[in-house]
Amino acid sequence: MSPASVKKRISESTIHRLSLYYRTLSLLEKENYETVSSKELAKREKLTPAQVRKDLSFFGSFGTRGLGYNVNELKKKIETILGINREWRVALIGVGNIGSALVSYKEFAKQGFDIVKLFDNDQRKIGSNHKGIIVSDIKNLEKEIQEANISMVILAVPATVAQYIVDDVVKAGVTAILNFAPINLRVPPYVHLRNENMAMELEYLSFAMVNNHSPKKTK
Amino acid sequence: MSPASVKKRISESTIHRLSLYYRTLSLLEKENYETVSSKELAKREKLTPAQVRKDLSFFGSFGTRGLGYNVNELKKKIETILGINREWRVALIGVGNIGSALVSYKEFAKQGFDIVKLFDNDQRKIGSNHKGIIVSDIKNLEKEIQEANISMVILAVPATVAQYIVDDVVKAGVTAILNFAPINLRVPPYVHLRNENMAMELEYLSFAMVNNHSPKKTK
DNA sequence: TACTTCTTGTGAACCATTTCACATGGCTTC
DNA sequence: GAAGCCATGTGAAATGGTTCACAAGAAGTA
Repeated sequence: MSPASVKKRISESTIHRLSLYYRTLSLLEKENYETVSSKELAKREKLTPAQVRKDLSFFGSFGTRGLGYNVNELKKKIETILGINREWRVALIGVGNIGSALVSYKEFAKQGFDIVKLFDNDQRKIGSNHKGIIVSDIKNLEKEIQEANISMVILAVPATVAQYIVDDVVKAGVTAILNFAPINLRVPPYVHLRNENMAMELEYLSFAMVNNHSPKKTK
Repeated sequence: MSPASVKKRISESTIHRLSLYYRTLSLLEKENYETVSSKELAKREKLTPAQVRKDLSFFGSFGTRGLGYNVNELKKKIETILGINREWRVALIGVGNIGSALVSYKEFAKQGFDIVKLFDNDQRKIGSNHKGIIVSDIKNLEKEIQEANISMVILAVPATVAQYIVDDVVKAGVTAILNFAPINLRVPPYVHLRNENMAMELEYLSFAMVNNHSPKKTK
């Protein structure tokens, strides 16, 4: 009834929940479930069944009345919606603490995010090997990003240099950036920027404890 | 007009924005700003001035009409609201890729989150030193957490074992958990649980690119 | 085929959050 | 001390997101 072609503004929360559904569907698949109801899916995510159905309904009708959703089929649908049914060539910039942890982060690879390039400005790191990838000199950023056909960048550099690197990365034609530096970056309107701020969630916990905020959802 | 004592349900987004304001105020302080208006604050966070004022108004009136907010004073107010004006004794469980990156993550320490204990189950890691902290055997989890007076736990272990550890941690009396494992954990209702899912933001970027979703806010 | 059971898909109702708009009050200048 | 300016704090309006409730479709049973 509401085909994917119909442009409707989808909320950020809906997309985030699709990620959750995807993860749970992968699990259900491993547990050899054939089908799953919105009720069961909701239970696992601590959401309401109506929420699950509404989220999915923005993109089409994937279920069977009386039966539920076919696990494998729904998983594939969500992969398509999220755009993770393909390979994304990703460059990771900054091979420090966070950066080197991310190189080996399995969830990225599982979902089609292939880190194929590493960059740093530290001479001691340049040339070194992380999980089979040689760290490149950030001096060659623009050229190498274009040659390697990179479309996404993960930024794990100090806040002080993040903006300069973003400017270069944008010049190189990258249009999606995941930023781990605790700073507000400026990008042109056509570039997608997301910030990952790990302190934020600890701060939320702190607030919740101090205020006896009854925990409800976990994002 | 609306003192902090009045219990009102504060939205998750408001708390997250307070974190953003806090970070920006720290920066403004370094740049020697005396005062800041909601307009300026909003500009830096890509929000509206009304949003900033409304967020703050839930907790009191901290500004001066015609002038704006005193940077240092507002920063302190937010510290108090978020509960980061004190020290939190934190244990980090799982000294793998992510775990060891987090030990050195400066933002945590800056905001009063003191990682004072490390745990792992890997004999090769137990006894080793990370940033001055000796890794403990997870076998002694409950006892050591209580002795060290830990109130928060950061969980950076594989998904397969996360639930068992959470159960132990809860038994030890911990009531705040930040989970990096890609799994839905069960905790009693009085325990605060937050999940950090780094793949989620990449998935959002992927979705945005595939759907030409015009970027608006970055969380 | 008729009946029961189950669960989807979705307008409509409800609730939460954001934005608007303006009265209020502090500060500065004359 | 009056006037002008500026930016807060906040009800009210507008927007956006979630939940309700039910019609309708599929599968199984007799």
